Amino acid sequence: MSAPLIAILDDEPEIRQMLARALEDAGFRTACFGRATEFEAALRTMTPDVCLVDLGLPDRDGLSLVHRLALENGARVIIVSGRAQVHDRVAGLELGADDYITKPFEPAEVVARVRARLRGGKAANGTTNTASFEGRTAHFDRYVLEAADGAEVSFSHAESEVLRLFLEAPKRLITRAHMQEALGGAAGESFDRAMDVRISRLRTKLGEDPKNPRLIKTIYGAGYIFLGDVVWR
Amino acid sequence: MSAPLIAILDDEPEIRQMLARALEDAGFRTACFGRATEFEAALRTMTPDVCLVDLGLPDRDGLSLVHRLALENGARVIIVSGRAQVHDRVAGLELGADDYITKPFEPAEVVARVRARLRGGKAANGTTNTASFEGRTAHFDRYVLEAADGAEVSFSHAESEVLRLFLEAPKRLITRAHMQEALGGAAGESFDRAMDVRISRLRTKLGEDPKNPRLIKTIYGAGYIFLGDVVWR
DNA sequence: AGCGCCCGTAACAATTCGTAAGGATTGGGC
DNA sequence: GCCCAATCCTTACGAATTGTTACGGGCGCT
Repeated sequence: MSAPLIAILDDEPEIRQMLARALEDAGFRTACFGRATEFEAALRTMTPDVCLVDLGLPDRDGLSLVHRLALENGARVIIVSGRAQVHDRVAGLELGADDYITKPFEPAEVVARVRARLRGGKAANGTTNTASFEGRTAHFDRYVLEAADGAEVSFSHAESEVLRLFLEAPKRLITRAHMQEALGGAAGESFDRAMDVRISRLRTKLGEDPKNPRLIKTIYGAGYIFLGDVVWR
Repeated sequence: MSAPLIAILDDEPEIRQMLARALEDAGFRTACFGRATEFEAALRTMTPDVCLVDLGLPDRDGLSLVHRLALENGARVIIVSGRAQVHDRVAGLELGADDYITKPFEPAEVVARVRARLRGGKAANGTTNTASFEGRTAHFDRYVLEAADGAEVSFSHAESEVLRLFLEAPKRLITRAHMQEALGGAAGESFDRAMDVRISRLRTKLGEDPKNPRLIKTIYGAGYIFLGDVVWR
């Protein structure tokens, strides 16, 4: 499991550099962008864990980008903006941002807030290895999936990896690139078919209707998304 | 499903009252405490979804309380403090707080930040991802369009991008250039035909009459405009 | 009316995804 | 070492989604 990836989107190079420096010193990987279009293009092959976005972008309205990010991509979004009015902050947060930092800022605080968002995202505590969703319960320690009626189906290690990836980020888009990275596969050429097979097998074990899957939805050209409320215990 | 419960812990009665008032106006339930001991006693019989805690408490060190809350209880913790130094904020966040608000604050921003924490929380569902218009309802999480009579039609990712663009800016002109930019296409020459096709397919799924579209109207030489009242939920 | 230009959409092509079938790899038991 | 079972990858082909082309019709202007 590699270090969390933090995306930085700001049109001022000095700010990008300052943020990247601080975050990398804290042990994160970073990816910097100066324009919204570059950033959106990169999102096709990359899934950052947290996005730091400036609202004053030259080529796109920052707020609508935030809305799209929070809604569709589902990454944690922190707005870093010069607009310091209360109504600016409220608007940004209501649109789906997870935090709002006003310029000027201290790099140390940004790092702390990024950490706080990462905490909230995943199944925080170290020893939670049981997750319930839609009447089912997955026991990752025993590799067993318990159905609503109590019937138990065992799943393999490869299936467990995929399922855990989904359950740790429910209702968020997971790109194929992110999957490959998380599941340790070097970007092989025909490796992407293997991914499909894993998803397919997992779907049948979850009892999905192949024609109309309700839990694991595929987004053509982008990746997958797991719907359904998840509770870790 | 009842309203989320917000616990307020502050030794100043005016602040407690201001926060409780704002949060209740926003539809939350609140529970107020002036001392840490009272609060800890109440935690035996109640599980708040978000805790707002002041650091300057008379009878206990606020930071250690925050640490315990974040670790054991698993609740979301927002520190509301008069200590505004960067190192105070960093320390609070590192100890497990999910947010840090400095006094003086605006009640509206507190409410927005509470909402953001509920969003990011355990199984809490995400932001607004459902929009209703003219008897229809679009569920962007499930990629399903629900007609007035309850019939469901699924729409694809490309269609969802276009539809969302319209629903986010109803009754306003959307130029083709803006669309291309928002949908990530480099301005190819024949790319604009692809856009037409997307619109066309979306129109048929919306049940539009091709001769006389009522929802997605095309402005000759300029772009498109979405008529119809939209409500996001 | 006549002439460009813009738009709608049917038909086709390219890309991406789902999954059944077979083979490679691993690990355990004898 | 040998066999068997389980797991997982690879291959192959069909299905779904999306971009592209081609052509017809509508709009505005003279």
